[in-house]
Amino acid sequence: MARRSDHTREELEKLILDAAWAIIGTDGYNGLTARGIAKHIGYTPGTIYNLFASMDDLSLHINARTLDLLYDVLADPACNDPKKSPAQNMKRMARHYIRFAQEYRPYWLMLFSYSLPEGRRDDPWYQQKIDRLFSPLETLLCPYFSPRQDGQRQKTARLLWASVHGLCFLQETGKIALAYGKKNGGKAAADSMADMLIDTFLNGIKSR
Amino acid sequence: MARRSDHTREELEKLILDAAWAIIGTDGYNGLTARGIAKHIGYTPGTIYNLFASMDDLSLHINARTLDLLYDVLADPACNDPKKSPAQNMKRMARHYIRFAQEYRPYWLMLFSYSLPEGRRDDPWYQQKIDRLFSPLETLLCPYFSPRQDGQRQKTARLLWASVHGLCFLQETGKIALAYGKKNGGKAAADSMADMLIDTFLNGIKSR
DNA sequence: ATAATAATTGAACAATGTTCATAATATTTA
DNA sequence: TAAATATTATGAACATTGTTCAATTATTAT
Repeated sequence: MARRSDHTREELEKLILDAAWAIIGTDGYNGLTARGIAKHIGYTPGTIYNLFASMDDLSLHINARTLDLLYDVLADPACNDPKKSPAQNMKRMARHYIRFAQEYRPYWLMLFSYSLPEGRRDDPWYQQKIDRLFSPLETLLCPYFSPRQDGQRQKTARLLWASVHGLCFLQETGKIALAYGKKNGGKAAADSMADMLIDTFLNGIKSR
Repeated sequence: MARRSDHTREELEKLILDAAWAIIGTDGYNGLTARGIAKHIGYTPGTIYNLFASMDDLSLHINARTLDLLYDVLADPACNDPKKSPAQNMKRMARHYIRFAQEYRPYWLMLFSYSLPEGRRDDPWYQQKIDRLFSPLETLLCPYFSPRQDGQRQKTARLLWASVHGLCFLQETGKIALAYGKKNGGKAAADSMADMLIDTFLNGIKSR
């Protein structure tokens, strides 16, 4: 058959991405297959390749969705409350990140799993979604730097971001046990460590 | 055929792991296939399943090798030089870690890639290899904590470890650009950030 | 109506992990 | 030594995977 015009090209693209999103949520990103998506939306595998160059390309679009969601979480005004200290806001932001990784676990894992498209990853539209992830944290760091020290501030933001991500990653993948001793082996480990990191690090900045 | 007794069971096991190691070094861990290993050692795919329960099981043994190598790098006496300050030793240790991730990139990526055996990952012999990764850093932190604060010291070690790992991970996978602006986009970003992290963090501990 | 265009199909291909009856070789027993 | 037994390598088979593409069909333009 052909041109069933059940859906426009854009609708079909969204249909595919929605199906993929649902499958990942259920079966993890390893459970994502072209045939699975096709069956889910009542089409055949070949159709998917009409709209996406490859499964990797499709994965990139899924990751873009995840990045958008993550940005919304980090840019939440609750993490930039003028009535609270920068440290408090940063801690809240860190908790938001850690909670995001838990709630959207399969998507977050997919985002950071290797074996994804090396090629199109540096498309400007994708890279832009990544770069802006740091900006909420950069804003919170303003009180600690003069306007001349923009470079330092950006560097610090990326440093703190990567550190919290490292904590979160080790906890969430479970590849390396963050928890020490017997107790506190649960989800709280990364939260508590992020707090400690932020307090100590900001303390170190102030007394420089 | 059968029981060619060209090799003992142990020899064959080593033969397979060596071949797998070589293949990963060349083609990355996605290029690792049962048939590829078999061809490499002059056997057939079935043989591999005589010695390893699955490809995941085999991957776990590869990861164990990587963990051993990584431990040796972190436990290098050069990172515990009594003539140098703890900060200097820590910076060197961080650089060792970052350099390891670069030199042994495919193995290091494999170690932290998801989709690996969930089941056997918490075998004691494997978990032990992971736990000891922190001990060199714990040692370096001794001057900052009283013997009563062992828990705090361990927590701090894991925190710093995860942070450096986070820096390294983002740089090495390239998923999130650590480099800010145009220049310094190369390998030095993680090094420089690790230095800053260690200086600032230790500074924060001292003035607590 | 007829022709042109576009989209959907589904069969095909190569490659994957994994299983298992079969064949071939050691080892043990008689 | 000969036969019985235990072990192990084999390779064909199965179910999946991503991906391609000629054929088919529905829509649009003439």
